[in-house]
Amino acid sequence: MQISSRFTIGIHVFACMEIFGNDHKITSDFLAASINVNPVIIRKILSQLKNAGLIEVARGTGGTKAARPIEEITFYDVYLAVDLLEEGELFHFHENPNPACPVGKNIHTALDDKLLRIQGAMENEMKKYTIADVVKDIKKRL
Amino acid sequence: MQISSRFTIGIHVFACMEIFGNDHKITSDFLAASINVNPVIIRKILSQLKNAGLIEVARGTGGTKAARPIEEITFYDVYLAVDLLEEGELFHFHENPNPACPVGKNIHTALDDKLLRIQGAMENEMKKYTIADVVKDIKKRL
DNA sequence: AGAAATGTAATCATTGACATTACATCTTGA
DNA sequence: TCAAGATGTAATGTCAATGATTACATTTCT
Repeated sequence: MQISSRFTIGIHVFACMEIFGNDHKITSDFLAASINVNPVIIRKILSQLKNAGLIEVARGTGGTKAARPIEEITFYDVYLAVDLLEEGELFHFHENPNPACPVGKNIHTALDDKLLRIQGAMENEMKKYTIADVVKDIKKRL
Repeated sequence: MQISSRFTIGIHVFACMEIFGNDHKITSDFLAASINVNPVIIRKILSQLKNAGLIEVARGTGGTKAARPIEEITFYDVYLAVDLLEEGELFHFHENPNPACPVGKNIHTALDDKLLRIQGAMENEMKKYTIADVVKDIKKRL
């Protein structure tokens, strides 16, 4: 299964805020036009980013901006905010291995540390990239 | 989104083959009893593992065994076999960013290298663990 | 031939993603 | 103060994937 497009949309949102923030008010309609998804989807994602403390959204008047310098917002921050995993676990374990079977009884504990390490490797790599890196790459291409 | 339980089931299958292979014929019904899922699901996963060249399945007579020494079968092999990703990409990119927007036009190329590195970090960690490691851990607990 | 398996198609329930409509609520400016 | 422009969010709908289940054709060995 793939990681939801909410993640790349979240990055896209920050890139727009940084690149257009001085000239435009960054509304959900504005973002929806650049990202090309429904504005309600954007508002849902903005809500998740806001709950994670990554952005500030102005009610009534409208518009949104980053709550911290974009050098300090990593891919992992965005991932955590928008792609909430059940109990934070990347791997979906089969639910009811047979406890009467020597393998079924022990498979979970035998696997857990390894699965955590794999998940950790991905998350650590995610922490290496910030919104600022993406914005820099986009500006290089303008 | 989580990685499908087919992955942990696939590992479980190998563990059963190794631990019970001398005493039992490893049929889909036998595996289904230990894993506690429907035998047809098991047969589907066995079919994927077979197509990947990881196991051999006996038609008619029944039973399955690893096609290679389990020291040489990594988590990544199993993952690739059972959790086929669309074009092999872990991240689902939003499909149609606006090409008339400077950000929309460039977001994909600005992100791709970083997303590949993140996916690569996960896959590399997966390559570090083999079925033999799991079997060893299970035997330790018996 | 018959028993025991695998291979696979068909159907179903459930879940999550994303789209869309609708409307309540908030804020500010005229 | 009220109308315009936004956000917040509930309700519905479509689509795809997972996993359960039934059914049956096919294969192999005895």
